[in-house]
Amino acid sequence: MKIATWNINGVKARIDTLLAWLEESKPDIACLQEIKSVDDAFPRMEIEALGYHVETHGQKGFNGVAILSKLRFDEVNRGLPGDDEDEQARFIEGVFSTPKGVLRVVSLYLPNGNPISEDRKFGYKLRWMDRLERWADERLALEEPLVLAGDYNVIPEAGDARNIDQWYNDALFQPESRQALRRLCNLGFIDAIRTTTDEDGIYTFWDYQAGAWQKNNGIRIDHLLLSPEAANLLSSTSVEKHVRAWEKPSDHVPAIAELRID
DNA sequence: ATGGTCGACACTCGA
Repeated sequence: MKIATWNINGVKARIDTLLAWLEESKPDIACLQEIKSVDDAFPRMEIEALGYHVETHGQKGFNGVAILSKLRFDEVNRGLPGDDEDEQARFIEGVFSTPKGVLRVVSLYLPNGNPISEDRKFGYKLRWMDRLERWADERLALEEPLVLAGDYNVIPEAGDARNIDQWYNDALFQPESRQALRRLCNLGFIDAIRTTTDEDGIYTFWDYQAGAWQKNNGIRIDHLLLSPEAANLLSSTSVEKHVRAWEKPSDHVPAIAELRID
């Protein structure tokens, strides 16, 4: 069971790239972020033609998440609980039946949080992370395989950036952001991609600006957090870095966890 | 030190 997460940075601008990637990588479940589309405008037909079920939680202009799955959805939940005023589309959960029992997969797009001087940005990020921690704690009590996949907009450690010096004043590497991610992990999740190795570093995002890709000036901010029951099924992880070199690339690349589920 | 690049959308914001 191949589970992928990819911030696609606009599904309408990226549909050809998305279809090419689905045909090449063949994930069983793909979590997308930043679809930047309302549900009605999501290009579902082309994706369904490749054998995927499609569930979206979109909004106009920005944000928006989706899950594509070769398995039928038993249940879909949209929106992160804990704040009825929050209108931003950043969270969707799918529930599936597998030969190993139930599987829960979340596609999440955690707030960027910049600039850190603005409460409506950085404060919102930290409050969102607090809500995520509370939600995850409840779900862990179910003791089921659960994958929290997405763009977390948090650099866990200094080694998760090529040039950490340029991130010290950024919301992605603030002590509060990193601590909130650690608190979430310490509930009992494992950061699947963390175990991946590459002599050039493991990054999932390279900015479009200043030749970041050409200089391999990347950061690791897309994560798959696995509950203990999911971690026990983990067989391999990878980051599909080559996708960043394609025509009209997203600034993120797919990150993958494979679970031993037939 | 500065500006550099994208996508969506509507003359600017979010990243």
